[in-house]
Amino acid sequence: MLNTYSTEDKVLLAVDCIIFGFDKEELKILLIKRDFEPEKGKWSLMGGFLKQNENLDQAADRILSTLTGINNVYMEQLHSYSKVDRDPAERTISVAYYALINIEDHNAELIEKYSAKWFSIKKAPDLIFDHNIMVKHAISRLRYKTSKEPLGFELLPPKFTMRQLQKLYEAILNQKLDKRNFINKINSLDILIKLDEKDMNSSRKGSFLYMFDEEKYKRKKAEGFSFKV
Amino acid sequence: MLNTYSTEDKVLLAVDCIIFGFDKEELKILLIKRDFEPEKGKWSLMGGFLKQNENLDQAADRILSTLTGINNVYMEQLHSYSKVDRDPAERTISVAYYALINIEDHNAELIEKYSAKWFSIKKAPDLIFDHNIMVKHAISRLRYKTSKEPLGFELLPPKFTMRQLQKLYEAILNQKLDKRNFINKINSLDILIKLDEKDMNSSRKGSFLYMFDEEKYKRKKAEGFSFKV
DNA sequence: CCAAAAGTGTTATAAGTACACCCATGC
DNA sequence: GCATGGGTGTACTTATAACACTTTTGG
Repeated sequence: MLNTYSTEDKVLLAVDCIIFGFDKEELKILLIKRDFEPEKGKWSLMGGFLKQNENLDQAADRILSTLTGINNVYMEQLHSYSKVDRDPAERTISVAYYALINIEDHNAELIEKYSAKWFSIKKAPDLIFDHNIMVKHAISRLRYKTSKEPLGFELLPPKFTMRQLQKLYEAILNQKLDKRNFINKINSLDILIKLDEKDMNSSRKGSFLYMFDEEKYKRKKAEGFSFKV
Repeated sequence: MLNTYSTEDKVLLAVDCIIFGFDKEELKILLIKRDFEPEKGKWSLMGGFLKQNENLDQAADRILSTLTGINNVYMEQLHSYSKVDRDPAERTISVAYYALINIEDHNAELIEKYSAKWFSIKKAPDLIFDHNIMVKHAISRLRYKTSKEPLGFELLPPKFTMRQLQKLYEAILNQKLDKRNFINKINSLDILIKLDEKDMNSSRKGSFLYMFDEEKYKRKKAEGFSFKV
C-alpha cells in the first residue's frame, strides 16, 4: 500500500449509538452503566471503536448488536463530535448513530450483562462526555425523519393500533395530536393494511390492528408519492 | 493522560469541503486539481487532515481558508464517509463539510496556486474517491437547509435584487419559480431591507437592491417565527 | 418608439385545523 | 346500566398555485 499521508496525525474513532424504543407511552433510549474508566459507573451511550476492516455503518451495527442482540434494524449516522478534550482519556472523535428498534425485541441477558436500562427521554440521567448533546441531536433528527419518512413503524411491533401509532408520534413530537385529524391523515396516506384482528388489551371494545404495507409504500414512492405526517 | 484505549485501531481523519458559490445564474462548486498522489491530476474537493489540536469545525475552517483566503463563512458538517478502501493510499475516514461563500470574495491567487476552478453543479467533472457522492449529498442538504433557514443570503453579495435571490433559489432547487409568488412570499417573511438604491446592470429600468436584515430575523425567530421558502 | 427586464393582485385549489357525539364491550 | 376507550365527518381557516398586464428607460 502507498503511504502518502505518513506525516499526518491519526486518531481514535469511536461510534456511539442512541438506541430508541417505544413502550406504548413514552419514547425511550437504552443507556449503559460504564464499567470501565474514565467515568466508570456513570450512564453513557453504548459505544465502541471503529476497526480497521469495517466501515462506520458496520461498526454501528456491531455495537448495537452487542448490546441488544438485534441485527438489521434502522440505523442512521447522525453527526461527528470532535471537541479536542471531549474524552479525557485520549483524543477521540465520535461518530454518533441512532437506531430505531422494537423495544420488545431486545435481549434481556445482554441488557443485564451491560447494566443497561431503558430511560424515558424526558427522565434520562446526565450522561458522560458530550452524550447529552448527541441525544438531543438524535431526538431532533428523529422528529424530522419520522415526519418525512415512514420510520415510526420501526419502533412499533409489526401489528399496531391507530392509537399506538398516534401515541408514538405524540411522544416523538412531544405534543398532543388530534385523534380524528391524525387518523384521517394516516388513512389518506393509504400505506397501512387494516387487519380483521383486534387488540383487546387496551379497551373493552378492542381496537383494530394495522400493519405497515412496505411494498405499497415503495410502489407509491416510486410514483412520486411522499410520506408526510 | 490516561491511556485506556491503547489497543484500539487509530485512523486518519480527513476533512473535505464542498464549497458553494453562486454567479448570478448558476450554483457552482470550487474544485481543485490534485497535484499529489494518489489520483494526481484529477479533480477533487479541497481537503486536509484533522490535526491533534483542533476539532473538525476548525479543520474545515482552516481548509476552506487555505484555498479561498476567506474566514467566518457559513459551514456545516455534512456526513462522514468510511468505506474501507475509499482512499487507495491508506485507510482514511473523511468528514465532509459544505460552505456557502459569496463567490466574489475568493482570493484569485490562492485559486491559481491550487489549480482550482469553479464548476457549475450541472457540469462538474467526475471527482476522485467518493467525492461525487459527497457533492450530491451536499446539494441535497443545501436544498433542505436553504428552504428552512435564511442561508441563501450567504451565497449573495450583501446587496442583491429580488431577481438575483429568485435565480439563486431556482438554481438551488433546480426548478423555475413563479416571479409574483416568489416576491410575495419573500415580502411576507418581512426580513429584508429594501434600499433606495437600484442595480442598473441588469436592465434599463434598474431593479431595487435589498439587504438581509439579520437582526430583525433573529428577533422574529426568538418570537417563534420560522423562515420558509 | 421599442426592446428588455421590473414590478404588481386576484382567484382557485389544496392542506391543515378545530371540534362532539355515538359505539361496543366487560364488569 | 355504566364506565372506558374506539371510532367517525364537517366547517373553517390558512397556505399554495396559477396567471397577465403595465412601467421604466437607454438606445
